[in-house]
Amino acid sequence: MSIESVKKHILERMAAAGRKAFGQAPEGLAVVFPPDLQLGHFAVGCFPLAKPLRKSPAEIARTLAAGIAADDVIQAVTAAGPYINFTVHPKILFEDTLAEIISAGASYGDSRAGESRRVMVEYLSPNTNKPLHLGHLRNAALGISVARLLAATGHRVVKSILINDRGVHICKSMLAWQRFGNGATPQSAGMKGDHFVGTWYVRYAIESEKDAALEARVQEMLKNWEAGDPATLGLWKRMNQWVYDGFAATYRRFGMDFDVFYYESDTYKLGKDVIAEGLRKNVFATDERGNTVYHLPEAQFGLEKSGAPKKVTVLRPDGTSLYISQDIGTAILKVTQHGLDSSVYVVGSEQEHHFKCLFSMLGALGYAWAANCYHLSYGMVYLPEGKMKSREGKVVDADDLIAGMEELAEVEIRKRDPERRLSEEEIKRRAAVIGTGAIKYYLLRVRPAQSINFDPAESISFDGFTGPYCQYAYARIYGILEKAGQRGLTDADADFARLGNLEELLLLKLLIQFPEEVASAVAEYNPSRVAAHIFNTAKAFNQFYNKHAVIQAESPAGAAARLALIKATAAVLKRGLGLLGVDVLENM
RNA sequence: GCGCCUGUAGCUCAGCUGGAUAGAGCAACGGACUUCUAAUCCGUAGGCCGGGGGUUCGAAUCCCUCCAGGCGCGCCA
Repeated sequence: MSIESVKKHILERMAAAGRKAFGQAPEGLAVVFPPDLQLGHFAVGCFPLAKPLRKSPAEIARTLAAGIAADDVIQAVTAAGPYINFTVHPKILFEDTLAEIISAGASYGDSRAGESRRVMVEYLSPNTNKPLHLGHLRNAALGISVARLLAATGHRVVKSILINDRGVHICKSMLAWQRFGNGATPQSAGMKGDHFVGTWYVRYAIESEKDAALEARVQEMLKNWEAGDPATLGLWKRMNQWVYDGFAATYRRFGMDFDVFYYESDTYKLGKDVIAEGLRKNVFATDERGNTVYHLPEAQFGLEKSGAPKKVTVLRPDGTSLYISQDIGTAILKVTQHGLDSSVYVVGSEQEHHFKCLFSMLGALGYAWAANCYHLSYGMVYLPEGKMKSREGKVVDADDLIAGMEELAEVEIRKRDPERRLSEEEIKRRAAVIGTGAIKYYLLRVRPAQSINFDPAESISFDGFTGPYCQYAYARIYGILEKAGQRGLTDADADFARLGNLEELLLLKLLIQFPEEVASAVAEYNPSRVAAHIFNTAKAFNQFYNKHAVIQAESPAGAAARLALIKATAAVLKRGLGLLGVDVLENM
């Protein structure tokens, strides 16, 4: 019997009791889990009946509870204040639910809620003048997870990246390399390409302090680039390729992947046609200074102090474009190229206003899909000393952080392998799964809107509310299943009537709730829902593990039932972590 | 000045579409490995849920207001 059927059965019995006691069937009741499973397996609050029956919820609960007798589903009924608590026969509770989870396996919790709608998730948007930093990793972790969550709920997902590969900041590293590089390459310097280029960006900052004339040289270089000067373009391509080679390694290491790469050098001229058309249709206007502007609707944006509408410039008087003009063009390009129903932009909260303006304009231009666009805004990552802003020089380098975490994981792995049975390759593989998993989990366990105070000591911990903790629970289950297999034990012939202790009930409850949490996470674009739920599930398993034997259960039929329970738990842990972009290990 | 976000245990955070005694992790202290991996578990201690009003049978949750911090507010990205 499925949980839904059990709930339905409870409501039917409530209805029957209500008709008998009050002459009417109760309406609007919901079956929920009690806060403490010792109270019962399911509960119904009688609040909605108080008004129509003009009695207190507690009195109604007492009357109804007295009118419901035990049957082959319900074992016991008790009134507790305004609630009626139901205890259900364990066999009914566990049997079909565990069978369903085990048979669904990797797809448990999935749904078709997205109705195959096509959605693009854009994330990362790096600059090609320096390596990725911790802030990018938060962005990536969110993008990876949200893409997976959307796919799991029946959306067709296209992952994209917008690379800021042009502009003055790019020219700065180019100029510094040209002047001071003496033909050095990442190979000759023995550096990853993005780090190598980053050193020249830093070098520019140092040199320009001493020589104010460099600024003019950079502007000149930018002009040459825009004019298509072959030498400048050659240098630009060469240095960007170094960066891309470096980025590719980081993408791979962190599990980022993209179906579509957009380059600002391709997209920065987009939008002008649409803006011109919008001007004809009076979506845009020309202001007194010659700017093409968009008047922000008062209803959403309010007015200036003067009472004039707020506005945003979409084109300069000389016709050159701005960030938002390109974004208009790129948004439309995305939709036309990929037949999108919606777009998700994973971008920091400092750009909230920008995206509100962008979506408003797209709507005003007549694109119905604008209403489905979503800015997945996330808070800053702060360092103990201050903000994660590369301009201020204080950053945590992404590659360094990943390497550091993997090294720590490696130390722990070696500690657990005193007899040196593991190959170096296997140690590295495990270290990578644990290290990157720890980072992703650390970045995803809080709500996107919440800023993160990056505490180096806490972030490297593998204890408590962490990825490795969850991975460890999975590995433990795998160990038991493996040993059970060796002894010829399976979850067949399970007697589910033997389950039902508090630890087993809590575990089952969490397994049942997993699909709801996935649905909430998608609805809120909030992977932390899944992170928290998976942690709770791992913890519930560890509590169960410490108190009850599986293979050495009281009876073979009981062992089989517990095997089914932990098998289902493993499926949920793996799926949940997978939705966070975190892999699992069979052995840790 | 205006808008958005944040304020919950010593620290970091859940809970925010209103419901049973406000939860977790870390840190502190005390325990548990001859038995499926101790990267684990158990226990103790720790809260005017920023302040004040209001709505409600019921508020950390909704409304108003004040305080504190962050981000942003056309011709940067």
